[in-house]
Amino acid sequence: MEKDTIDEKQAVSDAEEMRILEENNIALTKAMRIIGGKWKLLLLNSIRRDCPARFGELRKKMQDITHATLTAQLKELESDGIIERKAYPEVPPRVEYKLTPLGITLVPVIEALCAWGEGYPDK
Amino acid sequence: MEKDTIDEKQAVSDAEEMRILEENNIALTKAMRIIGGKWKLLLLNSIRRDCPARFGELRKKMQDITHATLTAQLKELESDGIIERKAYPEVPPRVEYKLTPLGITLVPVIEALCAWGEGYPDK
DNA sequence: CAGAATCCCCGATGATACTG
DNA sequence: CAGTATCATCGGGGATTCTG
Repeated sequence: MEKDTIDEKQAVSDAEEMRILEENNIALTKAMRIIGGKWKLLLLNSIRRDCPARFGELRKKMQDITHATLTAQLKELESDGIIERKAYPEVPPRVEYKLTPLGITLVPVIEALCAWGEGYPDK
Repeated sequence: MEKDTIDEKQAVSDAEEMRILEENNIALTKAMRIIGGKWKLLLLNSIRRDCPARFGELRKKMQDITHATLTAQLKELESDGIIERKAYPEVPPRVEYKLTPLGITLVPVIEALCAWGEGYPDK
C-alpha cells in the first residue's frame, strides 16, 4: 500500500465519510417515507400491542382519525409490506390487521422512539 | 386484595392497556413532532458525524435543501433543545451547530432508524 | 456567509356521501 | 362494519429578495 501525501489521504478519508453519510441519508429517507405518515407509528404501536387488530378497534383507539384516512394509512402500510390485511367474508364484514415479519423488525425502532419521547421534557 | 369476577378483572386489564397505549401515543407524537421534519434526521445525522458542523458544510451535504429551509429547520431543532447554535462575530460570518446533551440522547434512535432503513428491501 | 421576511404551491389529511 | 370516491383544506417547505 503506497503512502501518499497527507492531503491526499485526507481527501480519501473525506470521500469515505461522504459515502457513509450518503448511505445513511438514503436509509433514513426510506425509513421516514414508510413511518412518516401522521398516524403510521400510532397504528403500528396499536397493532403490535393488540395483534391482530380489527379496523373498528383501531378506529376507537385513534380517536380523532377519520374513517377514510384510517383506510388510506393502513393501505400504505400494507403495500409497504409492514402489515398484513385479512378480510373475512362474513356479514357484517370483519377485517384484521397484523404485522408482517418485516413489520416486526420495526418494533425495536418503535420502542426506541417511544422511550425517547417519554424521556423528552414536556415544558 | 379482593378477588372480583373475571369480567371486572378483564375490564381493569383493558383500562390499563389503554392507559399504556395512550402514553405511548403521546410519546410517539412528541418524538415525531421533533424529528418529523423533512430534513431533521438528515441534519442530525450530519451534525453527529461532523461535530460541530458549519452552516455551509450542511448546505453542501444536503444538496437539495434551500438556504431558507435549512435555516428554518436548524432553528426548530435549536428551539426544541436538540442542537446548539454558536455564531462567531467574524467577517465573513461563521456559525457552528452541535448536538446538545439532549440531542445526544437521540443518537441511538437515529442509529436504529438508519439500520432499519438499510435493511429494508429496495424493490 | 448566514439569516429574516414574503409569497406561494402541492400533497397529505379531513369531511362527506355512497356501496357491498 | 369496512371500503371507495370526491372535494375541501391546511400547513410545511420551496423560491425569491433584502440585510448585516
